[in-house]
Amino acid sequence: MSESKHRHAHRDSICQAAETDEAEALSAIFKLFADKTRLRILLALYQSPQCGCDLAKALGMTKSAVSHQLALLKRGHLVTYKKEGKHAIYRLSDEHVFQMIAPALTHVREC
Amino acid sequence: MSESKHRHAHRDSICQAAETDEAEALSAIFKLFADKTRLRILLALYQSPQCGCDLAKALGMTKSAVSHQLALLKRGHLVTYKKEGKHAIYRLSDEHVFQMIAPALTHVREC
DNA sequence: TGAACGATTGAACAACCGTTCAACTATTGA
DNA sequence: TCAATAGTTGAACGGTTGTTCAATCGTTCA
Repeated sequence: MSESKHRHAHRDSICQAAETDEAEALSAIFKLFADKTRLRILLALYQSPQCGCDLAKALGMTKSAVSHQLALLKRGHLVTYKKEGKHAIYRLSDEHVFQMIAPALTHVREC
Repeated sequence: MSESKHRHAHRDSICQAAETDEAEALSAIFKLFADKTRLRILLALYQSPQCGCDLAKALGMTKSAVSHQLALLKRGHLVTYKKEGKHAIYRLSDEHVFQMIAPALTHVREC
């Protein structure tokens, strides 16, 4: 109930987004989710904040590749990090990440 | 309240998605949203179902370019269509499209 | 029938993107 | 101090992708 009300409240807002500028900004966000590696990084950080080194091990990738992708995620404000000695501990920056992945997962599993 | 409960219920489900196969399928869905043109098509169809010809005019693109993108959206089960004479009327296939765009829009507007 | 229109398709091109590689900085601890 | 480890960066390579172009098919209506 409150879900459909919520959706209705956002309807005009979503329609406005069809205008070109906002569509560009929107697609930039989706691009960040549109890669297997970045998605696995986000999902790993969802389970627990961790350093780039552990991410690289967990995903079976080089530190360099992970670092490049983390830089993109940082720029898109999807992750934040703090330095702790040698390590840089990364974590998801907000709740939107879950809110975006959950419906996508539902869609995938229904197809 | 029920929102956070809902999210919690999906937590294990989301964590599972970190496994490589599902991450690939997930990223395939996000790729469909990760282009300005496709996003504008989806947003236009959200406002009202319409034929490829009208979409082309509304977006200032060739019929060919629109048709190529619609083919991708069809394959990803994001849109459906029915033939009506000369025209093919496209519409969004389900509610997930709104559910994916809304949180992305929130994120964009908060940055 | 034939012109006009909507739609689709495949090839080709340019632009974009993810990974690798090599070089580099910074911090730790022996 | 010096080796080892974590991390970043830029260039380069190869693969992917969005648009264009030309050709084609199907439907309408004059």
